[in-house]
Amino acid sequence: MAVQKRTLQTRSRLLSVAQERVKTSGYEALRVEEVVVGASVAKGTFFAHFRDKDALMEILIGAELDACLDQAAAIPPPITIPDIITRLQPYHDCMTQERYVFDLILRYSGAAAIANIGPIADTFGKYVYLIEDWIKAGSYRTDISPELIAEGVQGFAIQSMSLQFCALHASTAFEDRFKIYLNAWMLPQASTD
Amino acid sequence: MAVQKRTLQTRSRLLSVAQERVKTSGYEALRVEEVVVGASVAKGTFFAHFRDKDALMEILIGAELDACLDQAAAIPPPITIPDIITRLQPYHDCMTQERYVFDLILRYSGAAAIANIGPIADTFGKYVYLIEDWIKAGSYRTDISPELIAEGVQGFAIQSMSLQFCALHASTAFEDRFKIYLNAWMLPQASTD
DNA sequence: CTCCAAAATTGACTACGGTCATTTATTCAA
DNA sequence: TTGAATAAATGACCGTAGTCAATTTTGGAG
Repeated sequence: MAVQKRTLQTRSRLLSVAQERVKTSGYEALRVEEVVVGASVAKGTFFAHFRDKDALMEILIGAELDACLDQAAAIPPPITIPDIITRLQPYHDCMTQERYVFDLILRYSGAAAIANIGPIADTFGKYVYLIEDWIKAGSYRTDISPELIAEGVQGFAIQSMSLQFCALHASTAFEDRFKIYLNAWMLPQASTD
Repeated sequence: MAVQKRTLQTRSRLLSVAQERVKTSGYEALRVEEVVVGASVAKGTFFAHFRDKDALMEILIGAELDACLDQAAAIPPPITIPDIITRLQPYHDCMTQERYVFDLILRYSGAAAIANIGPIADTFGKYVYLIEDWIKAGSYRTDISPELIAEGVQGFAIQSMSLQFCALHASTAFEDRFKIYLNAWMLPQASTD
Protein backbone atom coordinates (compact mmCIF):
# COMPACT_ATOMS: atom_id res chain seq x y z
CA MET A 1 0.00 0.00 0.00
CA ALA A 2 1.25 3.44 -0.86
CA VAL A 3 1.70 6.33 1.54
CA GLN A 4 -1.66 7.83 2.46
CA LYS A 5 -2.28 11.51 2.02
CA ARG A 6 -3.37 11.66 5.64
CA THR A 7 0.23 10.86 6.50
CA LEU A 8 1.56 13.80 4.58
CA GLN A 9 -1.00 16.10 6.15
CA THR A 10 -0.11 15.00 9.66
CA ARG A 11 3.57 15.36 9.00
CA SER A 12 3.25 18.81 7.55
CA ARG A 13 1.01 19.88 10.43
CA LEU A 14 3.65 18.71 12.89
CA LEU A 15 6.36 20.53 10.97
CA SER A 16 4.47 23.78 10.66
CA VAL A 17 3.45 23.85 14.31
CA ALA A 18 7.05 23.20 15.29
CA GLN A 19 8.36 25.86 12.95
CA GLU A 20 5.93 28.41 14.32
CA ARG A 21 6.84 27.66 17.93
CA VAL A 22 10.53 27.87 17.14
CA LYS A 23 10.00 31.24 15.51
CA THR A 24 8.47 32.63 18.69
CA SER A 25 10.40 30.85 21.44
CA GLY A 26 13.57 29.48 19.86
CA TYR A 27 14.81 25.93 19.37
CA GLU A 28 15.89 25.04 22.85
CA ALA A 29 12.48 25.77 24.36
CA LEU A 30 10.59 23.52 21.95
CA ARG A 31 8.75 20.62 23.60
CA VAL A 32 7.41 17.59 21.81
CA GLU A 33 4.30 17.93 23.95
CA GLU A 34 3.39 21.35 22.59
CA VAL A 35 3.98 20.24 19.03
CA VAL A 36 1.61 17.29 19.28
CA VAL A 37 -1.02 19.35 21.11
CA GLY A 38 -0.73 22.08 18.50
CA ALA A 39 -1.09 19.54 15.72
CA SER A 40 -3.90 17.69 17.54
CA VAL A 41 -2.26 14.29 17.43
CA ALA A 42 -1.13 11.85 20.07
CA LYS A 43 2.45 11.74 21.24
CA GLY A 44 3.10 8.40 19.60
CA THR A 45 2.23 9.89 16.24
CA PHE A 46 5.11 12.31 16.52
CA PHE A 47 7.56 9.44 16.84
CA ALA A 48 5.96 7.59 13.96
CA HIS A 49 6.94 10.58 11.79
CA PHE A 50 10.32 11.46 13.29
CA ARG A 51 12.81 9.08 14.81
CA ASP A 52 13.28 11.41 17.74
CA LYS A 53 13.09 15.07 18.65
CA ASP A 54 16.53 15.70 17.17
CA ALA A 55 15.34 14.45 13.80
CA LEU A 56 12.70 17.17 13.71
CA MET A 57 15.27 19.74 14.79
CA GLU A 58 17.60 18.59 12.06
CA ILE A 59 14.92 19.17 9.46
CA LEU A 60 14.08 22.66 10.71
CA ILE A 61 17.66 23.77 11.18
CA GLY A 62 18.83 22.13 7.98
CA ALA A 63 16.18 24.04 6.05
CA GLU A 64 17.25 27.30 7.61
CA LEU A 65 20.89 26.65 6.80
CA ASP A 66 20.06 25.63 3.26
CA ALA A 67 18.17 28.85 2.71
CA CYS A 68 21.23 30.83 3.82
CA LEU A 69 23.42 28.87 1.47
CA ASP A 70 21.07 29.39 -1.48
CA GLN A 71 21.10 33.09 -0.75
CA ALA A 72 24.90 33.06 -0.65
CA ALA A 73 25.10 31.21 -3.96
CA ALA A 74 22.54 33.35 -5.76
CA ILE A 75 24.85 36.19 -6.74
CA PRO A 76 28.32 36.22 -8.32
CA PRO A 77 31.14 34.76 -6.21
CA PRO A 78 32.84 36.94 -3.61
CA ILE A 79 36.44 37.62 -4.58
CA THR A 80 38.34 38.66 -1.49
CA ILE A 81 38.49 37.01 1.90
CA PRO A 82 36.49 39.78 3.60
CA ASP A 83 33.86 39.37 0.87
CA ILE A 84 33.69 35.65 1.54
CA ILE A 85 33.28 36.24 5.24
CA THR A 86 30.54 38.78 4.69
CA ARG A 87 28.75 36.48 2.29
CA LEU A 88 28.81 33.62 4.75
CA GLN A 89 27.67 35.71 7.66
CA PRO A 90 23.97 34.78 7.56
CA TYR A 91 24.93 31.10 7.52
CA HIS A 92 27.26 31.46 10.48
CA ASP A 93 24.76 33.63 12.33
CA CYS A 94 22.21 30.89 11.85
CA MET A 95 24.59 28.33 13.30
CA THR A 96 25.33 30.41 16.36
CA GLN A 97 21.85 31.78 17.00
CA GLU A 98 21.62 29.50 20.04
CA ARG A 99 24.18 27.40 21.82
CA TYR A 100 21.69 24.53 21.56
CA VAL A 101 21.56 24.91 17.77
CA PHE A 102 25.33 24.98 17.41
CA ASP A 103 25.73 21.83 19.50
CA LEU A 104 23.03 20.01 17.58
CA ILE A 105 24.63 20.96 14.28
CA LEU A 106 28.01 19.66 15.38
CA ARG A 107 26.39 16.45 16.52
CA TYR A 108 24.77 15.87 13.16
CA SER A 109 27.34 17.42 10.86
CA GLY A 110 28.58 13.92 10.19
CA ALA A 111 26.04 11.66 8.60
CA ALA A 112 23.42 10.10 10.82
CA ALA A 113 23.71 6.67 9.26
CA ILE A 114 25.44 5.02 6.34
CA ALA A 115 23.74 5.84 3.04
CA ASN A 116 21.20 8.01 4.81
CA ILE A 117 22.69 11.45 5.10
CA GLY A 118 20.73 13.86 7.25
CA PRO A 119 19.78 17.44 6.37
CA ILE A 120 22.61 18.97 8.35
CA ALA A 121 25.36 16.75 7.00
CA ASP A 122 23.89 17.57 3.64
CA THR A 123 24.17 21.31 4.08
CA PHE A 124 27.72 20.90 5.34
CA GLY A 125 28.59 19.17 2.09
CA LYS A 126 27.03 21.96 0.07
CA TYR A 127 28.93 24.55 2.08
CA VAL A 128 32.25 23.00 1.11
CA TYR A 129 31.26 22.76 -2.56
CA LEU A 130 30.18 26.37 -2.64
CA ILE A 131 33.40 27.60 -1.12
CA GLU A 132 35.38 25.42 -3.45
CA ASP A 133 33.70 27.23 -6.35
CA TRP A 134 34.51 30.59 -4.85
CA ILE A 135 38.13 29.61 -4.45
CA LYS A 136 38.36 28.60 -8.07
CA ALA A 137 36.93 31.98 -9.02
CA GLY A 138 39.43 33.93 -6.92
CA SER A 139 43.20 33.90 -6.57
CA TYR A 140 44.42 31.99 -3.58
CA ARG A 141 47.27 29.67 -2.77
CA THR A 142 47.77 27.10 -5.50
CA ASP A 143 49.95 24.53 -3.75
CA ILE A 144 46.93 22.61 -2.42
CA SER A 145 43.60 21.74 -3.99
CA PRO A 146 40.57 24.05 -3.79
CA GLU A 147 38.72 21.21 -2.09
CA LEU A 148 41.28 21.00 0.67
CA ILE A 149 41.21 24.77 1.11
CA ALA A 150 37.42 24.66 1.34
CA GLU A 151 37.47 21.92 3.97
CA GLY A 152 39.91 24.00 5.95
CA VAL A 153 37.64 27.02 5.73
CA GLN A 154 34.86 24.95 7.22
CA GLY A 155 37.14 23.79 10.01
CA PHE A 156 38.23 27.33 10.80
CA ALA A 157 34.65 28.56 10.76
CA ILE A 158 33.72 25.99 13.38
CA GLN A 159 36.84 26.73 15.39
CA SER A 160 36.00 30.45 15.33
CA MET A 161 32.41 29.82 16.39
CA SER A 162 33.47 27.50 19.20
CA LEU A 163 35.85 30.10 20.54
CA GLN A 164 33.12 32.70 20.35
CA PHE A 165 31.03 30.62 22.75
CA CYS A 166 34.05 30.29 25.02
CA ALA A 167 34.34 32.70 27.90
CA LEU A 168 38.12 32.71 27.62
CA HIS A 169 38.10 34.00 24.05
CA ALA A 170 34.81 35.83 23.73
CA SER A 171 36.59 39.15 23.54
CA THR A 172 37.68 38.57 19.96
CA ALA A 173 34.68 38.71 17.64
CA PHE A 174 33.93 35.83 15.33
CA GLU A 175 34.58 37.77 12.13
CA ASP A 176 37.96 39.05 13.29
CA ARG A 177 39.18 35.66 14.29
CA PHE A 178 37.82 33.98 11.18
CA LYS A 179 39.58 36.54 9.00
CA ILE A 180 42.91 35.95 10.70
CA TYR A 181 42.58 32.23 10.12
CA LEU A 182 41.53 32.58 6.49
CA ASN A 183 44.34 34.98 5.68
CA ALA A 184 46.79 32.48 7.08
CA TRP A 185 45.15 29.53 5.38
CA MET A 186 43.98 30.67 1.97
CA LEU A 187 46.65 33.04 0.76
CA PRO A 188 50.13 32.39 -0.54
CA GLN A 189 52.49 32.92 2.37
CA ALA A 190 54.07 36.31 2.74
CA SER A 191 57.79 35.97 2.25
CA THR A 192 59.82 36.38 5.44
CA ASP A 193 63.15 37.02 3.79
CA MET B 1 31.23 26.78 58.81
CA ALA B 2 33.98 25.20 56.78
CA VAL B 3 33.60 22.29 54.41
CA GLN B 4 33.11 19.10 56.39
CA LYS B 5 35.30 16.11 55.71
CA ARG B 6 32.14 14.08 55.25
CA THR B 7 31.58 16.15 52.12
CA LEU B 8 34.94 15.27 50.65
CA GLN B 9 34.42 11.61 51.43
CA THR B 10 31.03 11.55 49.78
CA ARG B 11 32.34 13.36 46.75
CA SER B 12 35.28 11.07 46.31
CA ARG B 13 33.06 8.02 46.77
CA LEU B 14 30.78 9.28 44.01
CA LEU B 15 33.74 9.94 41.77
CA SER B 16 35.40 6.60 42.31
CA VAL B 17 32.19 4.64 41.81
CA ALA B 18 31.55 6.56 38.60
CA GLN B 19 35.09 6.03 37.38
CA GLU B 20 34.90 2.32 38.03
CA ARG B 21 31.59 1.96 36.19
CA VAL B 22 32.91 3.93 33.26
CA LYS B 23 35.95 1.68 33.07
CA THR B 24 33.77 -1.40 32.70
CA SER B 25 30.81 -0.09 30.68
CA GLY B 26 31.89 3.15 29.05
CA TYR B 27 30.67 6.70 29.48
CA GLU B 28 27.42 6.59 27.58
CA ALA B 29 26.02 3.74 29.68
CA LEU B 30 26.63 5.49 32.99
CA ARG B 31 23.46 6.19 35.00
CA VAL B 32 23.24 8.58 37.93
CA GLU B 33 21.13 5.96 39.69
CA GLU B 34 23.91 3.34 39.70
CA VAL B 35 26.44 5.88 40.93
CA VAL B 36 24.34 6.89 43.94
CA VAL B 37 23.48 3.28 44.77
CA GLY B 38 27.14 2.33 44.48
CA ALA B 39 28.11 5.19 46.77
CA SER B 40 25.20 4.54 49.16
CA VAL B 41 23.78 8.03 49.01
CA ALA B 42 20.47 9.49 47.92
CA LYS B 43 19.96 10.89 44.49
CA GLY B 44 19.73 14.44 45.72
CA THR B 45 23.20 14.16 47.19
CA PHE B 46 24.63 13.59 43.74
CA PHE B 47 23.23 16.89 42.55
CA ALA B 48 24.47 18.66 45.66
CA HIS B 49 27.98 17.66 44.57
CA PHE B 50 27.70 18.06 40.79
CA ARG B 51 25.57 20.59 38.95
CA ASP B 52 24.35 17.87 36.61
CA LYS B 53 25.44 14.58 35.12
CA ASP B 54 27.53 16.36 32.50
CA ALA B 55 29.56 18.05 35.22
CA LEU B 56 30.64 14.66 36.52
CA MET B 57 31.43 13.51 33.01
CA GLU B 58 33.49 16.60 32.45
CA ILE B 59 35.60 15.82 35.49
CA LEU B 60 36.20 12.21 34.48
CA ILE B 61 36.91 12.94 30.83
CA GLY B 62 38.96 16.02 31.63
CA ALA B 63 41.17 13.96 33.91
CA GLU B 64 41.66 11.35 31.23
CA LEU B 65 42.58 13.99 28.66
CA ASP B 66 44.94 15.71 31.07
CA ALA B 67 46.76 12.46 31.70
CA CYS B 68 47.28 12.01 27.96
CA LEU B 69 48.62 15.53 27.68
CA ASP B 70 51.01 15.05 30.58
CA GLN B 71 52.27 11.91 28.92
CA ALA B 72 52.76 13.80 25.66
CA ALA B 73 54.66 16.58 27.42
CA ALA B 74 56.89 14.30 29.48
CA ILE B 75 59.51 13.61 26.81
CA PRO B 76 61.39 15.92 24.43
CA PRO B 77 59.30 17.69 21.79
CA PRO B 78 58.47 15.86 18.57
CA ILE B 79 60.16 17.50 15.61
CA THR B 80 58.35 16.50 12.46
CA ILE B 81 54.66 16.59 11.67
CA PRO B 82 54.33 12.79 11.72
CA ASP B 83 56.02 12.82 15.13
CA ILE B 84 53.55 15.37 16.40
CA ILE B 85 50.64 13.31 15.14
CA THR B 86 51.98 10.17 16.76
CA ARG B 87 52.59 11.96 20.01
CA LEU B 88 49.05 13.30 20.10
CA GLN B 89 47.48 9.98 19.23
CA PRO B 90 46.54 8.92 22.78
CA TYR B 91 44.84 12.26 23.32
CA HIS B 92 42.87 12.02 20.10
CA ASP B 93 42.03 8.39 20.75
CA CYS B 94 40.65 9.42 24.11
CA MET B 95 38.48 12.06 22.49
CA THR B 96 37.05 9.65 19.96
CA GLN B 97 36.70 6.60 22.18
CA GLU B 98 32.94 7.08 22.09
CA ARG B 99 30.72 9.30 20.01
CA TYR B 100 29.11 10.38 23.28
CA VAL B 101 32.48 11.48 24.65
CA PHE B 102 33.39 13.45 21.55
CA ASP B 103 30.06 15.30 21.58
CA LEU B 104 30.37 16.11 25.25
CA ILE B 105 33.89 17.43 24.78
CA LEU B 106 32.81 19.71 21.96
CA ARG B 107 29.94 20.96 24.08
CA TYR B 108 32.26 21.89 26.93
CA SER B 109 35.40 22.83 25.04
CA GLY B 110 34.36 26.43 25.53
CA ALA B 111 34.18 27.49 29.14
CA ALA B 112 31.14 26.58 31.14
CA ALA B 113 30.75 30.00 32.71
CA ILE B 114 32.64 33.24 32.93
CA ALA B 115 35.57 32.99 35.32
CA ASN B 116 34.81 29.37 36.02
CA ILE B 117 36.54 27.35 33.35
CA GLY B 118 35.64 23.67 33.29
CA PRO B 119 38.07 20.76 33.14
CA ILE B 120 37.60 20.22 29.43
CA ALA B 121 38.04 23.84 28.39
CA ASP B 122 41.07 23.73 30.61
CA THR B 123 42.66 20.79 28.85
CA PHE B 124 41.92 22.43 25.50
CA GLY B 125 43.93 25.41 26.61
CA LYS B 126 46.82 23.24 27.67
CA TYR B 127 46.72 21.41 24.36
CA VAL B 128 47.28 24.65 22.47
CA TYR B 129 50.12 25.73 24.77
CA LEU B 130 51.85 22.40 24.38
CA ILE B 131 51.66 22.49 20.62
CA GLU B 132 52.86 26.07 20.62
CA ASP B 133 55.96 24.89 22.45
CA TRP B 134 56.53 22.12 19.96
CA ILE B 135 56.22 24.55 17.10
CA LYS B 136 58.83 26.81 18.63
CA ALA B 137 61.14 23.80 18.94
CA GLY B 138 60.74 22.75 15.30
CA SER B 139 60.99 24.53 11.97
CA TYR B 140 57.67 25.50 10.53
CA ARG B 141 56.23 28.47 8.69
CA THR B 142 57.35 31.74 10.22
CA ASP B 143 54.88 34.16 8.66
CA ILE B 144 52.33 33.66 11.44
CA SER B 145 52.71 33.24 15.19
CA PRO B 146 53.25 29.86 16.84
CA GLU B 147 50.09 30.50 18.83
CA LEU B 148 48.03 30.90 15.70
CA ILE B 149 49.55 27.79 14.20
CA ALA B 150 48.72 25.88 17.36
CA GLU B 151 45.11 27.05 17.36
CA GLY B 152 44.82 25.90 13.79
CA VAL B 153 46.21 22.49 14.67
CA GLN B 154 43.47 22.15 17.25
CA GLY B 155 40.86 23.14 14.70
CA PHE B 156 42.16 20.64 12.17
CA ALA B 157 42.26 17.90 14.77
CA ILE B 158 38.60 18.43 15.54
CA GLN B 159 37.73 18.69 11.87
CA SER B 160 39.54 15.40 11.24
CA MET B 161 37.79 13.67 14.11
CA SER B 162 34.39 14.96 13.03
CA LEU B 163 34.93 13.63 9.54
CA GLN B 164 36.00 10.30 10.98
CA PHE B 165 32.59 9.95 12.62
CA CYS B 166 30.96 10.89 9.34
CA ALA B 167 29.77 8.08 7.11
CA LEU B 168 30.62 10.07 3.99
CA HIS B 169 34.29 10.39 4.87
CA ALA B 170 34.98 7.45 7.12
CA SER B 171 37.12 5.82 4.45
CA THR B 172 40.00 8.19 5.06
CA ALA B 173 41.59 7.44 8.42
CA PHE B 174 41.98 10.18 10.97
CA GLU B 175 45.77 10.19 10.90
CA ASP B 176 45.94 10.48 7.12
CA ARG B 177 43.55 13.36 6.98
CA PHE B 178 45.15 15.13 9.91
CA LYS B 179 48.54 14.84 8.28
CA ILE B 180 47.30 16.35 5.03
CA TYR B 181 45.87 19.30 6.91
CA LEU B 182 48.96 19.86 9.02
CA ASN B 183 51.29 19.70 6.04
CA ALA B 184 49.22 22.35 4.35
CA TRP B 185 48.92 24.47 7.49
CA MET B 186 52.21 24.26 9.33
CA LEU B 187 54.86 24.20 6.63
CA PRO B 188 56.13 26.96 4.40
CA GLN B 189 54.27 26.65 1.12
CA ALA B 190 55.90 24.67 -1.62
CA SER B 191 56.72 26.97 -4.48
CA THR B 192 54.53 26.49 -7.55
CA ASP B 193 56.77 28.26 -10.03
C1' DC C 1 27.61 19.66 77.95
C1' DT C 2 23.92 21.88 75.51
C1' DC C 3 21.96 24.08 71.97
C1' DC C 4 21.69 26.22 67.60
C1' DA C 5 22.79 27.68 62.96
C1' DA C 6 24.85 26.13 58.94
C1' DA C 7 25.96 22.21 56.07
C1' DA C 8 24.82 17.96 54.23
C1' DT C 9 21.62 14.47 53.08
C1' DT C 10 17.22 12.51 51.92
C1' DG C 11 13.62 10.63 48.79
C1' DA C 12 9.21 11.58 46.98
C1' DC C 13 8.16 14.23 43.16
C1' DT C 14 8.34 16.55 38.44
C1' DA C 15 9.59 17.10 33.53
C1' DC C 16 10.18 15.28 29.39
C1' DG C 17 11.66 12.18 25.71
C1' DG C 18 10.58 7.96 23.96
C1' DT C 19 7.96 2.94 23.55
C1' DC C 20 4.54 -0.33 22.28
C1' DA C 21 0.37 -3.13 22.43
C1' DT C 22 -4.04 -1.86 20.98
C1' DT C 23 -7.44 0.56 18.22
C1' DT C 24 -8.98 3.01 14.17
C1' DA C 25 -8.75 4.33 9.32
C1' DT C 26 -7.73 3.29 4.58
C1' DT C 27 -7.16 0.67 0.50
C1' DC C 28 -8.01 -2.78 -2.72
C1' DA C 29 -9.19 -7.44 -4.42
C1' DA C 30 -12.91 -10.42 -5.01
C1' DT D 1 -20.22 -3.92 -1.12
C1' DT D 2 -17.62 -6.34 1.90
C1' DG D 3 -13.91 -7.91 4.49
C1' DA D 4 -9.09 -8.82 4.91
C1' DA D 5 -4.57 -6.69 4.95
C1' DT D 6 -1.88 -2.90 5.74
C1' DA D 7 -0.99 1.80 7.38
C1' DA D 8 -1.71 5.24 10.76
C1' DA D 9 -2.83 6.92 15.14
C1' DT D 10 -3.52 6.39 20.10
C1' DG D 11 -2.36 7.11 24.98
C1' DA D 12 -1.02 4.71 29.03
C1' DC D 13 3.35 3.63 30.41
C1' DC D 14 8.52 3.70 31.16
C1' DG D 15 13.37 5.47 32.00
C1' DT D 16 16.14 8.80 33.56
C1' DA D 17 17.77 13.46 34.74
C1' DG D 18 16.91 16.83 37.84
C1' DT D 19 14.21 19.53 42.07
C1' DC D 20 13.13 20.86 46.65
C1' DA D 21 10.91 21.00 51.21
C1' DA D 22 11.85 18.41 55.06
C1' DT D 23 15.19 15.96 58.00
C1' DT D 24 19.59 14.72 59.94
C1' DT D 25 24.37 15.65 60.96
C1' DT D 26 28.04 18.55 62.25
C1' DG D 27 30.93 21.83 64.66
C1' DG D 28 31.51 25.46 67.56
C1' DA D 29 29.91 29.33 70.93
C1' DG D 30 28.60 29.93 75.51
